[in-house]
Order: sequence, then C-alpha cells, then structure tokens
Amino acid sequence: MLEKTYEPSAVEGRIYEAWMKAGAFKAGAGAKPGAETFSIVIPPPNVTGSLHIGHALNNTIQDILIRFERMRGKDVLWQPGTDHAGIATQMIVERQLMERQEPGRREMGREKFLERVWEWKAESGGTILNQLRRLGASADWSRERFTMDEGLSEAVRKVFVSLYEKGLIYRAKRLVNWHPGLETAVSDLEVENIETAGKMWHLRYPIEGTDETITVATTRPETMLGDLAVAVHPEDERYQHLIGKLVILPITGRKIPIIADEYADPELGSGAVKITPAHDFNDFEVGQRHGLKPLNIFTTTAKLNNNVPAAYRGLDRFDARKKVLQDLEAMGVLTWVEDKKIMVPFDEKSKQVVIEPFLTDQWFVRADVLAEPALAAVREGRMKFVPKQYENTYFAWMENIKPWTISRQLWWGHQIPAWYGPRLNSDPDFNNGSAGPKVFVAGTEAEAIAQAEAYYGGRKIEVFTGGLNAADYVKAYNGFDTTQRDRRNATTWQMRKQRDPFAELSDSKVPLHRDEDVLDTWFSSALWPFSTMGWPNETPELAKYYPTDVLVTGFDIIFFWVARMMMMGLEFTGKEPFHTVYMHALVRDEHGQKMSKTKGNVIDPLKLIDGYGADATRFTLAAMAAQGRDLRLSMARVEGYRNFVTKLWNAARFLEMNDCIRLAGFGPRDNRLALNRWIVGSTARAVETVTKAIEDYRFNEAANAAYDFVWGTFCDWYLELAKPILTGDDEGAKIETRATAAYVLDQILKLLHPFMPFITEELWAETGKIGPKRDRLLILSEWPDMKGLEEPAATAELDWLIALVSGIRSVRQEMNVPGGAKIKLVVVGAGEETGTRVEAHLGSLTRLARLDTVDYASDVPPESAQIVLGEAVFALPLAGVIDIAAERARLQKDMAKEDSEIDKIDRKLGNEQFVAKAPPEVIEEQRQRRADAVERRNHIADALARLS
RNA sequence: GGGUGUAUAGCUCAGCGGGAGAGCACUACCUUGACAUGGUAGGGGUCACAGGUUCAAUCCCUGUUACACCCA
Repeated sequence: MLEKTYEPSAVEGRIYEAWMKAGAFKAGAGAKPGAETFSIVIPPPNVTGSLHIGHALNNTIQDILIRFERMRGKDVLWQPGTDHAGIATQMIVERQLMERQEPGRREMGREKFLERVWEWKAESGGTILNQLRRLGASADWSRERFTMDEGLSEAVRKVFVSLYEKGLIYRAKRLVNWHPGLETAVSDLEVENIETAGKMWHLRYPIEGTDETITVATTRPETMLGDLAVAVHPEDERYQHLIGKLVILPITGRKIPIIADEYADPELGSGAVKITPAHDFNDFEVGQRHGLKPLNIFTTTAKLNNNVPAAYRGLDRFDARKKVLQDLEAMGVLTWVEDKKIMVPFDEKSKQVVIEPFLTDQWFVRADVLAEPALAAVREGRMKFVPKQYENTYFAWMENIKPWTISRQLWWGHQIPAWYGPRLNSDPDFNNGSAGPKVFVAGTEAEAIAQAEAYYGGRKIEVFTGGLNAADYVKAYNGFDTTQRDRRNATTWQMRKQRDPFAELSDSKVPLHRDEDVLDTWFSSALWPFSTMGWPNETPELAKYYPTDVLVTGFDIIFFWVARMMMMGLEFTGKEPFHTVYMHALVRDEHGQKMSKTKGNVIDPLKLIDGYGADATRFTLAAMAAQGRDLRLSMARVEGYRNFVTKLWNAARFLEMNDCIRLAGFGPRDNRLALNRWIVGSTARAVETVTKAIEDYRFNEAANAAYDFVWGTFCDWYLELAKPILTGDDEGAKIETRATAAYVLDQILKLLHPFMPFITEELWAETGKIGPKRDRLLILSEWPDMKGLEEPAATAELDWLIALVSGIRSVRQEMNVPGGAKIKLVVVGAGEETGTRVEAHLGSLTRLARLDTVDYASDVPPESAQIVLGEAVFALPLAGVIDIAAERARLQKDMAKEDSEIDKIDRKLGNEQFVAKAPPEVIEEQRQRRADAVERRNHIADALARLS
C-alpha cells in the first residue's frame, strides 16, 4: 500500500542508486539494435563551481531530452565533466595558502603549487557534478572528463601546434586587457564596461617656441606621463598652423609632436586629443600610424614604473592620478573639470578591478579566419539556434571578431607548448628588435628540442626551467646573443677571441626555455565536444557520437563557448559539433531581478530539492522555460508543482486501492465503455502533444500539456467518472475500467518521466509489484506510441457528459443548493442519442451532479432551473429552493451571451467582402457557429418563457 | 550610439490571422471512501499607445512610449 503522501527525500537517493546499479545512464543503455544515436555534451561547469539555479535549468533541459530520446530507443550519450577554470581555481588555492599562512605561490614554485592545485581538485573539485545527481541528471558518469585530463591536454597541444603551423596562432606584442590584480592578460570578453560617474579634466599644454597653448581633455590624467603626441583633425582649421610643432609635456618636460590624425574629433571638446599609445587602444593605433614607439608607464600591478619622473615612481595608478592632478593644478595646466559619465572597463567576474590596457607579448588566435566556416554553417542551415533570433547575435559578433588573446599569466592550465631560444645571427629576424626570441612550437619537449637542434645546427640544447626571468637563463640567453652579435663582425670577433680563449665555444650550448604562460580555459573548452570523445585519436566514441546533436546552454556564453566550439569543431573535425543550439533564458527571482549574492535573492536549487523534491523543482523549471523569455521563479509555482507531484501519487494510490492492476495482453482498442475509450483517446492526444513539444524544444508546452492531461482530465474527470463503475456491480465494466486505468497510469508515468524521473520510477516499481512482471526500469522503458487510438465518438460523448455535469453543478451553486443535498433531474425532449447517453452514464451522472433521481418528461416541471444541452432540456425542479428571479437572471445572462455571439457573426456574414473573399471553410464554420448559437439561444428563450 | 527582445486578468506567463486562456492570488461553498499539498462553482481583460495592411488583427507592417538584455 502506498504511503499517504510522497516523501521525495526518502525516495530520490534510492532510485538514483537503482539507476546507477542498472547502468541506465551508460551510453547506449536501452538502445534498440541499430538505433540512431543522440548525444549531448554537458556545458562543463567550473571545477570550482557549485550548483546554482541556472545550472539546474540547464541540466534539467538536457536530462529531459536525454531521457526522452533514451526512452525512444535511441543510442544515447550524455557526456559529463568539468573545466579547470584557470583563474578561479588558482585564486582559490592561493587564498587557501594565505589563510593557512603557508608560503605563497611564487615562494613554493610552479611545480609544488600545481601539486597543491591537483590536491585541491581531488578533495573539493567537482562538487557540482554530485549536486547534479541530486537533480536526477542521467549523464554517463563513467565517462566523466576534465579539461586537464591527459587526453584532453593532448588535444589542446595538438590544436595549438596545428594552428601555429597554419599561421592561425601567433605571438605578438600588443595592447591587451590586463588584470593588474591577477597580473594576467584576459580576453576582451572577460571585460565588462560599466558606466561610472567620472570626470573630464581639461589640460592646457604649452607649445614650444610660441605663446600658444593647446587644450586636451582626458578622463585619465595620470596617463599624460606617457603621452607621445597631441592629435588634431587634419582638416581642423583652428590647428593647421600648429601641426608639426612640439608640445612641452608638463611635469616630464618631454617634447611631443602635434600630429594630424582623423581620430581627433573636431566636434569633441577642443578638438585636440592627447595620444598615449601604451595605455589606450585607440591611441595605440594612432601611434602605429605615426610611428610613435609606445611608452609604457605602468608595472604589471599598475604602479608607475621608471619611465616617469622619480617623484612618481611606485605610485599606484589612482594615487598617481591625484598627484598628477595636484601638480598640474599648481602649474596652472589644469583649466577645468567637468562631471561625466564614463565607461570603465572592469574585470567581468569580480566587477571590482579596473582592467588596464597594457602592452605585453601574448599569443593570439586569428579568429577572423576560423570564423568564416563557422558563420557559413549557420547561414547555410547546418547549425541552427533555438530560438532563432540568437543567430543575429552570433552573426554580429562573428562578423566583427577580434583576435583572441589566449595566453594567461597563470600557472594552472595548459602550459603553452612553445619554447624560446636566442636567435642565430643567420636568422633573417636577427636584427629585428620587435621579432622577439626564436620560438619552437611542438607537442612535446623532445620535438621542440629536435626542432631547436635543427635550427641551431646541432649545437647542444639546454632546457632551463627556472623561469624566463631567472638569472641563469637570462645570463645564458644574453651570453649566446652577445656571441652571435660578436660573430657578425669580423673585427669584433677577432678582438673577442683575443680577450676570451673560450669564445669559439661560447655559443656551442643553447639555452631553451618553455613559455611559462598557460592557455585561456575556453581554449580547451572549445574542443570539448570532440576532445571528450578521445580526439585526436580516432576512437569508436568519436565515430559514433560525434557530431553531437544538441547543445543546451545559456546565451551568456554564446561567444565564450558556442562560437569557439563551432570554429574549432569545423577546423579540426570538418563538422559542426552539433546541429542545434538550444539557448535557454536567465532565471530571475519573482520580481524579475537577476539573482545575486549581494542582493540576497538567490534561490538555491538544492534547497528547493530538499524542500519540494527534485521532481517538483525540475517540473517548475521546465514548465517555465518558454523560449526566448527569462524565467521568473516564484515559490508559489514550485509549491504548485509539488502539489502536482502529490496529486499523481494520490491518483496512483487510488488505483491501488481499487485494484486497478495491469492486465497482461490488455488491448486498449477492445474497450467497450465510452469512458474507457475516451480516456485512451485522450491519452493518445496528450502523448502526441507532449512528444511534439519536446521535439520542438518547447518544454513549457510539453510540461503544461502533461499537467493538464494528468490533473484536468485523468484525475478530475476520468477517475471521478470511473468511481461508480469501480464500486458498482457490473463485473465486466469493472474489469475493463481497472485495466484501462492501470494502462493509462503506465502511459502517464512514461510521459512524465523525463520531467519527474523520481516519482514516476518509484510508482513504476510500486505498480509493478502486482500484476505482470515488469521487465525493466521505467528509465529504460519505451516511450508511448499511441497513434491510431484517438476516439472521436467517445470523445463527443464524454464531452457531452462533462458539459452536463458542469452545467448542473453550476446551477446548483448559483441557486445555492446545499452541497450535500440531492436533487431531481428531469430530462425533457431528449432524442435517442441523448437518452442512450443518459442511461449509459446514469451512475456517474447521479454521483457527480449529486442527483436523487433521473426522470423523463415531456414538459419542464414548474419552478425548475433548466440546462440546455443539445436538443434536450435538463430541468432541475427546485420548488421551494429556487429563486425565480435569480434563475431568470441566470438564463438572461446566458441568452445575452448567445445574442452577442450571433450578432458578431451576423455582422461578419453580412459583410459582402467577407463572403466574397474569406475561404469557404471559414464561412461555413461561421454559419455553423451561428446556427449552434441560435439553437442554444432559442432553447434558453423557451426556458425563460416557461419560468414566467 | 548600434542591435535584440518584451508589453495579454491583481501577480507570473501561454497563445504565432477567423471563438481571449492557464497557474497562483481572490470570492463563495464543500471534513463527498485517492488527495484540504484537495474538490466544486464564480468574479476579473480598451491584449501598452497611434497609424497601416487585410473581408478579418492580441497575432503581420510602421511609428511612439516604457522596461530588459547584448555590443561599442
């Protein structure tokens, strides 16, 4: 016997175990022989992450699709795993070291530190994957992957080397977005420009050899220490005579030119603008156009460096601003200050640290080249977004894609497989100051050494590991370089040989050092759909499950991840990594606010699961996941769906109490009773609706259709109508109804399983205890296919019955008939069909409408309330109870409704244009509707007439 | 500044050219042999505003307003 209420917490863990034990999540579990495949890779959550409501939504949707397709017999793979989250993980471990007062990262050295990170990962990493189990996620955990696994790391190295060899990865000194707190470069996507209250300072610079001055405006006055020019528009008449003259830069006293460049906007401020190439992206470009060598004034922690006057060195950028302003004001350079809203680039994660444009050597990906096929794939329909409008977002970004900064000055991540050594004097770039060191890019150190040996003509290679700035490496590097330079000039070399007896030997050994930086975490995530399946090896998984089918993700990582997976997938496998990207919306709180820890409005999915159960949590998310619209999650909704879970439980309990046991060989087509034929037909329709909705990624529609059917049709009507049969004495009817009820419940369990896996599996087990033995778990059972079981005749009959019961109930309530009172029903003017129907459903009619007797008469008894349905009038003689005036009012209201309907249709049909141009079936439908309304109206009019 | 989306019942939202819907909330009634986490009935809408297309517009088009998000 089922418990009175369902206790999710008592059941969910046990059910999950049962699934695991049965191997139900394993790739291919339950697949029909030769089945087509269906695969999804999970968007790998950060290894540092914990489950938030967005993950819950994301994984609920994936699990719905996976369970649905698995039940449809496909060969299903849901590939789980995590990414290594370079910055976040490194920060966590560093913070831990600090809290425990242990030596810091730099003190302990790279190798030791990485050991500590791996330890941390083993202990605390990936808790989120366990939390996904609480949600019921049916991923193939035996295939869990991590972006830093050996296989995935090999994929990263392979991709890096390959792109480098194709010229799609390059190293260059460029302005990048620099995080002065973490001392690393970040990509432009990791910067969030936030509008902030700022100021515009206007500075008046003197011009050499004249009495004139030129005024520039800036939001960052401290950068004036790095100014290299003042630009004016080439056609700006005010400044023609000044172009080419020199400005004496205050404080530093440096003389910098006034240049003509179209970047200066004559409409803005004075029309003159200071140019600081090392600290502003636009200025950098101006500087390049005019051959200005950028002057960097910051250290990696954004303190002023030795390129500024002594008094300023070591000042933090914000303190420097204060001092510069003070000094400029004292000098009379600062003319005025205005308040201005400015966009400040913040670190996208913490939104605390101001990102600094900073000139460094970094690795970049030529994203523009890779974007071409990725764009074509969407344009040509090989990959589609759901909802479609995200295409535009994708196009807009991809068409204007910028080089992707992939190196990070961190230790935790995939170390860049590039080795540096000094250049030979025979190298064409030997005298190119900006070419940097000689680079060897290779998948392994041995290969790099082999390359180096070839380049250095068989010299001995010595690999250093102490750091690119370590004294021994720098010394060896410079020594080699000096020797190479000395060798170039015969006289110099002669002199050196005289001084140094070992000169000939001094470049016989070459120092090599691996790049210390690591790659952006997204670089490895971009390979996820194929690296998790064993690429670059040609594995059976890859052959079977790649390309995957759907990617389910949030729109916030469309650029970070989706676009990059497309680029990498196409480049390295020649195939789109998925044919569909389903973008779900953001989960907000019930007031539409973004959830955030600072606002304190975060809804913890684990608390929801604790309080309401995983099924209710999942169902809520699915039911609210309308395409292209944010979800506003409210507790009332979760409660409502928790109630639905309970409702299902109680319905099953009712069946159990009434011996509704599954019947071996039950054929729904053989049912005789209209009631049973009807519910089978209704189930078939519900199955079709739900199936179609899931296929179309309309999860809210699927969930709501299932909910409506189970509660509104099965529980509210079928079970209520079945009660008199189940407690009656027609054995044949009883047997049929019991078997039908059990059969329909089975279909309901299947239908709801993708949404509510736990309770349905539990009920599947419970109902499996009696009757024919179940041969497998629900999770591996077959998705219902009920095509051809629709029952139009039975549906019409039951619709009629439901309308009659509702009508009587409505009258009772409006006439204030006490709920418990049983009343008489008199059927007047019934035709044959109505008569048959009344007799067939006498039991349920009597019970549901709380009737005393049902009689037939040729006239409506006096003082009756009347219900008009079809050709018949159903009279409720309520002498003594009925309020004639109230009944008249009720009927008049009904009649008014019909009148207005008829009027509306008449106006339509009276319109010549309508009759001439509307499709015939629409006109016919309107005529029919009018006729029906007229018939109802006349019956009501008769009823009214009888009242007076 | 450019782009995208949204505006429908008190609230949250479906509805995708021919009859305005759901859940919650609200009102009244009901300890009916599954379920009060329930049942029954009911009230509640200028479908943001202004034009246009159409025989017909909540739905398509244009504009306006408000809000949200993305990009610069």
